[in-house]
Amino acid sequence: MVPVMSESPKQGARERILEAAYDLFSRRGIRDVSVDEIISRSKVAIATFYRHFSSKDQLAEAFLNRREEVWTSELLVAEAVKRGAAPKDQLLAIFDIFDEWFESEHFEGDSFVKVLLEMGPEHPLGKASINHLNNVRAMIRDIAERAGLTDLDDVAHSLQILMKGCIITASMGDVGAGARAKLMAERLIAEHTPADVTAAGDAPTENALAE
Amino acid sequence: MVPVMSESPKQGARERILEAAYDLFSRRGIRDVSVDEIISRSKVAIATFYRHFSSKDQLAEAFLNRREEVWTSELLVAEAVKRGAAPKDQLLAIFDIFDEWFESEHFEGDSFVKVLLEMGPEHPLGKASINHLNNVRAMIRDIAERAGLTDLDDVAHSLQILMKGCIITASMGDVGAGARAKLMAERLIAEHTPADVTAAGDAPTENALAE
DNA sequence: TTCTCATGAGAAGGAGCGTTCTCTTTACAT
DNA sequence: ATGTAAAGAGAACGCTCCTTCTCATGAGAA
Repeated sequence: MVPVMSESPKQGARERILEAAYDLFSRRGIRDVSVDEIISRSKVAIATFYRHFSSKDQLAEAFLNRREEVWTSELLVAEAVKRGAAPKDQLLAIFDIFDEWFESEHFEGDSFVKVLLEMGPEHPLGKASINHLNNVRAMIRDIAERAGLTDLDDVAHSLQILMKGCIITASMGDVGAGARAKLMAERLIAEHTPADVTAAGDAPTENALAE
Repeated sequence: MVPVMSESPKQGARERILEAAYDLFSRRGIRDVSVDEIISRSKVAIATFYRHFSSKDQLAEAFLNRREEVWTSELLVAEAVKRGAAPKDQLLAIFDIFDEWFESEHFEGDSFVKVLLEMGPEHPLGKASINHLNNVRAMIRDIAERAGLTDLDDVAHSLQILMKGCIITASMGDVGAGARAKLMAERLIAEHTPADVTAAGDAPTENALAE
């Protein structure tokens, strides 16, 4: 029935649409991209488009979901975990990843923030964006918890201020935004590291059973 | 010739247009607001509109200029200077002002950031927004200079990260964003306060020649 | 009053957009 | 070969939007 389309050059229509939408939406937002542009990029007939997605907004919703999978989970969180040995280093690695992202050719800014500001917090897509942004913060909070920090909610919210702030200022041309935010993150983390009774160590009541 | 229209209930057409545009643009961005909506709000004929502004984009440009006058200069910087005795307190007062702004009924978010993300950095309005954002940072830098802080450019950029970051997260619903950013700003300022030879300093090998 | 100029009211042009519809073509399963 | 379901091509509808144009109204200056 359904043709096998792993990742061959000729993909299924739905996948081609989603890829084109990902490219265009992440760079330019939702409103600035027309359905015509998406179907011509994905080489799909207009009727085929509406057979797979009931509306442009629903495609935008699918885009936001994929954005969380691809960008938040794989490119950011998984990469940060891979780079840092200790959870604290993982949190700081986020800003290194940002720095490289800022300098790369396809720095498109924060899609969730862009869509939220574009559509407003009442629009379904704005609400969806807030949801995704909350998910990002939840993942950050998880790492902070593994790092043994105090006031987890506060730390997660504060780190998100630094993350969003440096993405915005990078969009305005601040090339040092990532490094600056990282410094502030280091101070934040130090401030929320519980005092250690034992000595020059860091974490309390060392977790003997690592991993 | 020109009728005297100070601030009476019946203002000139141009002023009425600008006021309506300020209200609508600052809350919803540029694209989401139609010319029809502006003229009906300002009770002006469509022909009158185009006699005063050659295009919607030019009105948007005038809006951004007014936004800097009214919001950045008067509501933010002047208010911060009024609240703080010492320049350092003035810098921190910014986040108190933000906090009250977040809770007020007309928290519309950062217009410059909104327009920048909406139009992109290549569009004239996006470029204008970046200009205004740079002006904001310049004003912050001035206060930091009067506070005698070190690394003025770095401090100004870092404070802007905190400002933009907490505005964004406040837009997503973080009610404590202002307080959190203020705490990080305090740490930042402390870190850039030149060591005082007279007292219990903290940093190592302090740069004696501050400023 | 008469002249002048800003404003008002509204129609219309011209373009773009999201969406629906009809008809044809392709490709695979039986 | 035949049947079936997906995909392609393209026209068209209805709507919104920015902008221009025409003509009437009103208030102040001479």
